Amino acid sequence: MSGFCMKSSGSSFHGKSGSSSTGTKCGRWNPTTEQVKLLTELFRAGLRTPSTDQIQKISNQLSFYGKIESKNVFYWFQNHKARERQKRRKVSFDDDKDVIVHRDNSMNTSTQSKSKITYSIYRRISFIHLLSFEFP
Amino acid sequence: MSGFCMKSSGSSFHGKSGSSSTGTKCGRWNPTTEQVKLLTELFRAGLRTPSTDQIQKISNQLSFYGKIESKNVFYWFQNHKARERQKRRKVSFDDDKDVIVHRDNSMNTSTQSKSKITYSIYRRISFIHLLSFEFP
DNA sequence: CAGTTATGAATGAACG
DNA sequence: CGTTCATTCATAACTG
Repeated sequence: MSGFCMKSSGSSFHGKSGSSSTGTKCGRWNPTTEQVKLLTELFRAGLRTPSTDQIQKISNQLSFYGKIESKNVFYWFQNHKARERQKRRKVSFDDDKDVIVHRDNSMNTSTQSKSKITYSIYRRISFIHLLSFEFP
Repeated sequence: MSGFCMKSSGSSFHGKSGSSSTGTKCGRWNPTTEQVKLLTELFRAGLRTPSTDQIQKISNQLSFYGKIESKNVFYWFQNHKARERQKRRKVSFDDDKDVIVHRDNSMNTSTQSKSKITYSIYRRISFIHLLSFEFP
């Protein structure tokens, strides 16, 4: 179906810390330990959906440890957040009581007023626009 | 013969607990290769926001290859257009590449702007109809 | 090497 | 329409 650039031959094996010295562009991004560590820290710090600017910043920082693109950061946060939620969901799968799963909306420490901001300034600032794949 | 929920290719079928096949129970629409191909052709042919009539027509055509609903077609075009734009919007966002000033003037070339609001409402109503009057 | 797991990538569905 | 959420697909990495 999706015909990407298949990994034709055996590329660099578990080269964790090693940067992409070769021209191995195909295949998916494999974050290094330092990269994951930093990302996790940011996540634990409360960052869930980084803005475009933040993503670029992070990507730039992480590029020191190895090859990385902005979209990788974007996907990482997306997946991490989704996984966290998914696991939470699976936990409350045992109780057949009334599902009173109070959502843990620990998004930000700021007092994000969830009031009826009917026509406020939406956060419609373009958040993610950094997908750059190739398409058929 | 028809009415598969699985994708025609691959079918790795990961460790998905539960989700037994209850007849033709399918979580979300999974287009077949032929369906995607046809949709892509239509998109490349210039179709961007098909009308309700067109959507039903397309849906009917594609139902030959498998289970499909009108709303799927609607969503497909919405997503495809949005993601095409996402990719084009800020392509080449890598860190040390020179920042290309996005001169992607995505203004609409058509001067048919009779009333965008009215059109928007029309689209929404049409979509609701698609959800309501889905028939085999 | 084959089967399993972890996770990056993709996309259908829906929200605001 | 742009953005976000949920689910799925594909594959690197792990295990035996």
